Amino acid sequence: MQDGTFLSLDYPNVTTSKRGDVFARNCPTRQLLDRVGDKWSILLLGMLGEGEMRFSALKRRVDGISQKMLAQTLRTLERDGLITRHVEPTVPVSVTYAITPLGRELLGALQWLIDWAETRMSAVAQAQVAYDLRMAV
Amino acid sequence: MQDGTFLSLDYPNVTTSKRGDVFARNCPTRQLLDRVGDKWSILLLGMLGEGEMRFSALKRRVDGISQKMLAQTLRTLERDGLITRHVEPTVPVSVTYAITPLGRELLGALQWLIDWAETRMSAVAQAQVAYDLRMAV
DNA sequence: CCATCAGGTTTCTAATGGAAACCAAGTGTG
DNA sequence: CACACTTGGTTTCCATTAGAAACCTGATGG
Repeated sequence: MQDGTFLSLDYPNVTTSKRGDVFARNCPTRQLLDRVGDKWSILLLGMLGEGEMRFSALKRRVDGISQKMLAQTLRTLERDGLITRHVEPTVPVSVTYAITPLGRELLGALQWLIDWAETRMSAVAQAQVAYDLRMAV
Repeated sequence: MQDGTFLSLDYPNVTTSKRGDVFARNCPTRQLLDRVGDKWSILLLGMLGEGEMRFSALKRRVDGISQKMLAQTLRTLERDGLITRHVEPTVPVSVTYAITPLGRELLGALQWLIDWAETRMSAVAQAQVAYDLRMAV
């Protein structure tokens, strides 16, 4: 990875940018981060990776998510083609969400992140303690 | 990935949790997402992955970051042991940030995400257009 | 004596997130 | 008939956060 390939200074009014301009506003990675860079998107995608699930089940099982953020995030994920929404006209209506192949691809890429967290977050916690001690002097 | 291993309902007052409880508040992945789940952390880590860099250089090259968020995010990353901060007592003072081995590990895991974005964000964009057309009817 | 540099911090405002209330449609209950 | 209850949301309101811009520090050159 060299300087000129991974970076760019100004990158105005571009919707498709060449590989590697990760720090410019309109590069694919920035678009991804602006969209699913939040924890609820990632957690919901992970959840639906286990199998389709209804709104209320998602709400129960993704610890701490508000109904508003759940609805909002699901709609964004659906719009992005990462999940599908299926309405069954029962009474009361039941709505099922499922991951798409595209979503599953993304989840695959996220799995490395999850694995890293599982094994290395303890090191991060340690680093925090050390930092706080240094700064408390 | 099965139901009981990846999930958990309530997970109160736990700082170390067993592998896989990705949706509980105190699992490692949630901790990671709460911390470096924001785009600035990821972008700065990616930037410093290319080599050490000074505050002003980071500000110039990470498109759109404010000075406040830059300072704030760098301090969090330093506290987490993902980057280091070195002050050279020149005049004016020059401060250099560099990635740590731990940070580089995390960056490695993030690379899969970046790669996915580079190749598949166009599919996401397409899905958006299709969704907006469906909904406009 | 003032402007300039890097590397921040402070201040103020705009946008966002979360909690809780509300809603719609249909069904069961007294 | 009136009322409560279900799911899957939306709305409202308030607290937190992000961002823009001004300010600060300390030495140095004009």
